[in-house]
Amino acid sequence: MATVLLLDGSSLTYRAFFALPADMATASGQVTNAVFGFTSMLINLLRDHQPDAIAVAWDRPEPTFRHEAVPTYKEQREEAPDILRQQLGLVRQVLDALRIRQIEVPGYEADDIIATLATQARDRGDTVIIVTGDRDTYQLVEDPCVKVLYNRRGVSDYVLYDEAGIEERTGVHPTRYVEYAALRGDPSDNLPGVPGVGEKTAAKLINTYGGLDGIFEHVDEQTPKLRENLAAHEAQVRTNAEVMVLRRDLELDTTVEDLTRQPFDPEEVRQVFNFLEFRALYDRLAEAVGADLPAAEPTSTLDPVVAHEDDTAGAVAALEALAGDHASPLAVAAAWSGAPGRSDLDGLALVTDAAGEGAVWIPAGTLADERVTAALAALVGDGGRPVVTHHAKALIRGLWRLGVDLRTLELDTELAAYLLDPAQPAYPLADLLPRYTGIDLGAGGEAGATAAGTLDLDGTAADVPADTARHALAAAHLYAALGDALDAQNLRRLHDEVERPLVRVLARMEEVGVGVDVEYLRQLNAELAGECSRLERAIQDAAGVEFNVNSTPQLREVLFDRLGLTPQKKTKTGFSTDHASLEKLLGQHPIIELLLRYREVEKLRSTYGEGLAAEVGPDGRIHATFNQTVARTGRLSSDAPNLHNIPVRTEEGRRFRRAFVPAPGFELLVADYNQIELRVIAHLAEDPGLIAAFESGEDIHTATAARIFGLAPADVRTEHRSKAKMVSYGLAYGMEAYGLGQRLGIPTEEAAEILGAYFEAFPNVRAYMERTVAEARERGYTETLMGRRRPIPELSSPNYRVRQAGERQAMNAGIQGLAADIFKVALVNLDAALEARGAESRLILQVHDEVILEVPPAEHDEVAELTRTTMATACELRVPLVVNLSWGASWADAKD
DNA sequence: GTCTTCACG
DNA sequence: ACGTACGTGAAGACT
Repeated sequence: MATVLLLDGSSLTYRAFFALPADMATASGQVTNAVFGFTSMLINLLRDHQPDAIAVAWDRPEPTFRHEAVPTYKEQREEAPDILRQQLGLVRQVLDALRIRQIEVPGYEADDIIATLATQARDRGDTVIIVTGDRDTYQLVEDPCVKVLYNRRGVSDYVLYDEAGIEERTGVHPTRYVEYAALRGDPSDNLPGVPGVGEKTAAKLINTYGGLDGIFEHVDEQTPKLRENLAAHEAQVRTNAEVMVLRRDLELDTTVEDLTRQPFDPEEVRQVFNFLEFRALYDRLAEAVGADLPAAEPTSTLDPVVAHEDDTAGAVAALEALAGDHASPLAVAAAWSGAPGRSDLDGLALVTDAAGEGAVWIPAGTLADERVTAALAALVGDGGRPVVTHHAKALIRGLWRLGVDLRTLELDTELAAYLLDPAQPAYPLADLLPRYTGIDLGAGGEAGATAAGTLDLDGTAADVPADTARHALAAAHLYAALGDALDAQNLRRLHDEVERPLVRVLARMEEVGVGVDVEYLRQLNAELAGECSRLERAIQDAAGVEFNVNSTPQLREVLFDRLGLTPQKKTKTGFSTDHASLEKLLGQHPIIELLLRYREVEKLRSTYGEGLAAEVGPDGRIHATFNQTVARTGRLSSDAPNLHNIPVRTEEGRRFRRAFVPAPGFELLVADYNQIELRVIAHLAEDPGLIAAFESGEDIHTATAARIFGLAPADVRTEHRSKAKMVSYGLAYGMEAYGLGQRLGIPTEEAAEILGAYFEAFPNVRAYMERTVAEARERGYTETLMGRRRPIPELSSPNYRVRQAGERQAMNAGIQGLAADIFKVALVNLDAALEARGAESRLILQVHDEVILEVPPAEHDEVAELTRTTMATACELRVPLVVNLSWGASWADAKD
């Protein structure tokens, strides 16, 4: 007696897709959540049931005989999302590789195929297990031969039904299931049942009267309401019953005999699983089928043979040998004495190509020799060998310190990985290498984790030369794979023309740093510290208890328990004490005013006073890091310290900008884009009203307010303008009426009216937002004008809230992303223009849409003009890009 | 390491 | 009925 497994491929793949996050993807960007889920289910089935025969049945896209009988059949059903459909071919590949028969018949559903095969198998006396997420097959259950393994949800929540099981679940015997379902109706097939008849009533009626005929013969015995409903819907129910019966007599060119499991080609299976990056599944498959499968991947790890060049002559000879014509770029990795890019090099590893046997290691001591740096400069300076490296910005800075200017960067593996998938929290080589090449990095952690020569107290000191060489070799291996992936996703231009040249620009800004008036910062700090402690005492007096004012839990207790104030809103862990909540309590207790003031001053003191002072280097300047691979929209970020959030909105906070000063003999030039995100919206949406407003050159918020409120621009009052401004800003974030109302302090209804008026005045903006979300949902990612991608798996989440958040991200990504792209182009072009003129002026800071330069007086006019023109022409939009310039002796007093 | 709060575009 | 504006980084408290 054979065990036959019959799977409904369509329904199981559908379940798998919605059960797993759609951010699961291969290195080349192919989403695999549905294939993964289905394959995982399949392996579990093979393991748990060890079937003798197995088949997978598929629905067909064209209409079936059921559509002919009932024109509205399945009419409401949404089409499968694109990112699911893209995966069906991969599921088929998996099944083909495993030699599992797949059957589909035009005009019929997977269930009909299953019914036909199950009936044949039953007649042979086989044991049939039907695996599906579709309840229609309940009618096929028959002791002792046919059971249904029903997938309730997800990939592992199954229940196995025999006749008793079906009766327990539905209340009726499988032979009566169709009539029961016909009464109850099936919303997912768009087959309405009898109103007021749910599962319980349907089962009761069936069991009392033995079936539909009996029920309709005895409608008189029902309550008036039910009687009326039954009578009115008899035709519908009869049709339902007809349509719901599964066809057991399809003419298939496959018989049960043909479903007997066949041996598969292990190498083919390995290749398919390897392509899909299903390493763990592959191991589980091997276990489930008890077969000796070939190793999942070449188990190779990188193990370079390292030549230590500790003397000048050897190092120079080695570097000269690396120069010249080679098919592949030179791979370079650095070891650091401290933070990469911010400290000195401990040594360099160089590998000529991925196949190369040898790696060259040159320690810091040898690198210090002029003859060595000269050889290095010849190797990677202008006209030198193309270089592939990971995190080039740090390497560039390290080499500058040796007097070597790396001019031949070909590919930055970190940057490439970021462009391919900007959602990763980080891009360590140890992750990228197996992901994109299937090779393991091998022993050792990050190069330079332990400085060479450090005492090895706990026996874990890394072999720095070997680890660094491993990293160089990893970059060499990744070069081709990442390059192919960039090409496949049209990201090559973005990498080559924007991101790669930007690396040097950012490296220069980090290296130059920004001047700080340390004495001024110290005074400011002392003043703030004094006010903080005065306020702290006053708050404790007002509370009547000593507590840590910085502790949210303690403050909660004081405000809401001890003082009995009314909580305004909740956070995950308790009542909120944030600014908005405290503000609502103003006037109820004197402590509130003190707290608001304390928070303000304490923030300035700790984050900016203490924080900035701690980052001033020995040269009296701050050298922040500008991260190019962090923000998911394509923006830059800044840390250690973050120079993107220096206070500006209050006069008091703005005082910190006084501390940022030019080098002696220079002035600061601040250039920022006027309304770049709104201009980007106008361009992308092609909204005539918004474009006209920008072309007119008048104040955009006034112009917008005039159109929203139907006023002449001269009649626009401050309130109108600020409301219009808030709408415009909120727009780029997908804000709704509720949020607008909150921020404007007006009722949601009034906010909804304003929002409605906005979209009426600028109808293309709404259309753009809707188009953007729809496109992102189709493709699974958004794309900016310059091709920058951002996957948004949230868009196919079953959770409404998550999905909505995804929609807002999708709306914002194209806008913030394009603004970021434009800004990056401007930075690259501006830096190049300054260099081309041999200007002394230099970029020192950037803040999303603002760039700050140090300019010697002699270059004042020239650089102002150059900056304005370069920024304004970074990208041609349907609206002009307007640049504001201002000058000053500090960041604070840069004014026109 | 997570949570809350708050600074910026 | 539910939640409600995108993207960052830092400090401080608490687990």
